[in-house]
Amino acid sequence: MESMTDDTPPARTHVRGSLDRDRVLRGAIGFADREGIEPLTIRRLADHLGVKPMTIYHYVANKEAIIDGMIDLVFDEIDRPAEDGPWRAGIRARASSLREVLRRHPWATPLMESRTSPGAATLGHHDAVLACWFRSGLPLELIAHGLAVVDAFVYGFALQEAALPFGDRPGDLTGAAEEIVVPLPEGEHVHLARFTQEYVLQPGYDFGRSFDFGLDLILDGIEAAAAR
Amino acid sequence: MESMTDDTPPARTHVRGSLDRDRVLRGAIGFADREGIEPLTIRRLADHLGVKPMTIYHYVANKEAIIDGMIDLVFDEIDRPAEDGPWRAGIRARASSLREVLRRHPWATPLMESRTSPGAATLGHHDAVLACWFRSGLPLELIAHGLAVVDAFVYGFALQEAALPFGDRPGDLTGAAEEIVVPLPEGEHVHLARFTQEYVLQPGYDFGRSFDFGLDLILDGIEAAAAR
DNA sequence: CACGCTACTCGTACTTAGTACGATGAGTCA
DNA sequence: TGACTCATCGTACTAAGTACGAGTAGCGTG
Repeated sequence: MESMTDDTPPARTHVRGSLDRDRVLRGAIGFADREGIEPLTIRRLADHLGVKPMTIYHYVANKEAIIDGMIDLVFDEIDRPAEDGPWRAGIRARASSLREVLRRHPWATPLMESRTSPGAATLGHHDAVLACWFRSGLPLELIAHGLAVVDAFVYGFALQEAALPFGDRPGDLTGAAEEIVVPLPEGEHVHLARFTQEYVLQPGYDFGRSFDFGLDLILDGIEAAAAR
Repeated sequence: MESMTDDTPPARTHVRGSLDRDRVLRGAIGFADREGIEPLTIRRLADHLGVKPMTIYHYVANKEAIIDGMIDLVFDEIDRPAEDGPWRAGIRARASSLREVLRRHPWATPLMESRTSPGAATLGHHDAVLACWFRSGLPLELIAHGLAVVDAFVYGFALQEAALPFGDRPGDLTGAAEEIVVPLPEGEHVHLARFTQEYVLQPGYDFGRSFDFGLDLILDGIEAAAAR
């Protein structure tokens, strides 16, 4: 029932036109989202795309170019600040969007700012963010600080969120946290144990709540510094 | 003058006792500091240590264990908050120390919080930090937020610092920044170009100045939240 | 309709990396 | 001195990135 046209070559997949650069990059992102970026190899990506490894090289120069392209697509997912409206709302919304995007693509966080040769979406994004900061009318030095501090906070928060032992849903980490804390030597790490027991393992715990707290704290601080 | 004892085997290095687990890990850290963590391979590390690849496996189970050990040594470099004195000073000093350590070991930043099976220094460090937070007497929820926000900021800042195109010394990035900004399409990325010209490329520019600004801003915010 | 061109696709193979397995040989202690 | 131990390493297997060039499908042209 399946060995009719199957004579000489193993299995003429060869579905011409099933691939292009965009499908390669989105396939790679989808793979990395599910498996992580270390397991992302050309060979596995090829399987994932239903194609042989070398076919991929028709669309990208090498693996580095794939990573570059993936990061540029991730930047494209981030909502840019509106071109009008109050600056604080724009910066805030963009920061929240960045955090959500990094939650969807945890592998991306350490790479976002470390790529040389940024893509068009990356540059466009940064330009739009800077435009919003400029609209604030804050002194240039304060803008630079605000930019650095907000981005540092969001990236660092994403880094920590990516390290949480559960996938996404809060409340499910009871097992994971216990696995780490329980085998600790008796009497050592008292504070670690206490914090885990009294806070992390409480019902309704959600690490993510600290995000809004921190973001508003920082924006408040910048406005306060401007008023001074 | 050098082929006296050099007869049958190529070059009996074989200096027994020249190696132990600590030397492997410190050698790996030194290598990663200079070359980055991607170029760190067992073979290159072996060369760096004057030994053959498989010798390393006498001291560590595999490459993952090397990374684990490296990260634990990095945690050990961070000054822990003193066991007495005001909590804010303790948290502040530890945050600054963490940033300095991450500047020495830029490759470590994305790995610090993402290792399963943390080592003794890692656990001890976190315990000491928590002890300092507990001493503040702040409500538990505020402690959790403060912990998350300060660490997010420091890690995120380190991530950005690691991405700066120059090694360490500020002021030297004129060339690098221009290489990125100059080839931009004319008229696009206006704000990016403006920010680079009017701020980044100014003499005396130092990205690191935003660190103290942000850290104090966050600590101020936490104290303000506590007073409320 | 046949032919040849072009754009994809892939087979093969080379290099580098992690590491399993077992041999070798240097000290050491009886 | 001889046997034992254990640090060191040779060899080799698997996996990954990718260079090189061959095969082929489908299209446009005569």
